[in-house]
Amino acid sequence: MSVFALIDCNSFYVSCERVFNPLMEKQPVVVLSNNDGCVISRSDEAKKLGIKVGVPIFKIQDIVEKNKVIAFSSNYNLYGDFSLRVMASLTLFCPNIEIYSIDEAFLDLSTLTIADKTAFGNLIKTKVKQWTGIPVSIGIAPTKTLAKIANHLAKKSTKLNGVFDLTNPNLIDIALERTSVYDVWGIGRQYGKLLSRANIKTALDLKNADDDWIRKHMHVVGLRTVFELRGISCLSTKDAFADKKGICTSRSFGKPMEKQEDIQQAVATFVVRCAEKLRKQKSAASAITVFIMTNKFADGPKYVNSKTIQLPVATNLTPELIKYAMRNLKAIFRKGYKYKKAGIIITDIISESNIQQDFWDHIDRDKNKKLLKIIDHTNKSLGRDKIKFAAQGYNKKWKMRQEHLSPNYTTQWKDLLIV
DNA sequence: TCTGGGGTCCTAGGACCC
DNA sequence: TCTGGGGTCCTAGGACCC
Repeated sequence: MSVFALIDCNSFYVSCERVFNPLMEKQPVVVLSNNDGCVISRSDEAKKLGIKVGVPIFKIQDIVEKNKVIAFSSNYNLYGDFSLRVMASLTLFCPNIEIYSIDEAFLDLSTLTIADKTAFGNLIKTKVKQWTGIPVSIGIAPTKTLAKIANHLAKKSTKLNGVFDLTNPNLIDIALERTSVYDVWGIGRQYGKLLSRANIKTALDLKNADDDWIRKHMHVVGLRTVFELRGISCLSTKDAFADKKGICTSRSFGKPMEKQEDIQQAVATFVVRCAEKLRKQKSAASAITVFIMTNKFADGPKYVNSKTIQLPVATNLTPELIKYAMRNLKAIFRKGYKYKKAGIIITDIISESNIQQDFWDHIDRDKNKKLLKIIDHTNKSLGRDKIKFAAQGYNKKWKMRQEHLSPNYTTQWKDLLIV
């Protein structure tokens, strides 16, 4: 029988911020999205105040002030580094690991002999906290979907103390009955509504649902979820380092931008980021999309547009990609709008070693490749954008609002904590 | 004043082939 | 009543995840 453990960090971003600020342990803390827009991570104290995930911070200003809620800007350098530490710790307990997201990982325990799974979970929990400072919750079950539910219950229950072993078949139906169908992994808003209308309200109802009905309305993906609830494992462990099939870099601007020149600089910077990611996984792309949009919430004229171009030769060379992106931007840019967001999407990704040459290609790709290798290396050791492309400009007018940014305690010498 | 930024997988349907 | 029967490839759109 298969056995999976899902390890999920509790309020991950908030927990990262708290590691170096232990005085905040009992205080309500939230972390904001890019541009200090929405709440994306909350401490238990903040959850108790009724602060919902996704709510724009300016809409809850009174709650924040009245309860002295501490807010942080997103610091992905910090969270990324803590994530690496947590995942490295988990690998010591089970090498068969799937890193599912920045704060979650599945361990495939099927081949391990573990007498007491709850004790094993508690050991992991204690050691990860001791080594990294991050609190985690653990759910153990025969399938990934059940492990998710076990994890959810472990988080909610005070009795379980953060670890729940749901491999006992007698417990499964009881657990499913207490789980809303909306809380099942793979059931989002739309399917949740659909199932509710069909009087399928709990995870147990879903487990006992009619296969043909599920197949018809939710296709094979939905049926897989149902099978998983029945203890039949349909989702195997995936390779966490598989190459990405699409790469996107986009940002909202700190303030609305009107001039084409300013947006060009932002877009060029997004291309630089995309190309870096592309080269990192040793891939090349054959299509590039540029999109721009005005603020969808504000009054005033609105405009959204995008353009995709197919490249004659798949590439990961930044200068070439910038050239195509600028051409696309020029085609869709309209004067007289206040732009709020722009982005680059790179698709049709293939391996660098499989690039099909073009007989009439006039770019010296070897020379460019050598140059970019040096630039990547320099920027990696000296800091992002130490060497940058002229198209990126110098005065980052579009820069994000980040008014509550914490130091990079673990990745910058100058931010090292002094005790 | 202020509303995030990444991803994946699947299906239906159209265009085409013999 | 009957209208051939197999395929492939591509794209848009919809669902989901964190």
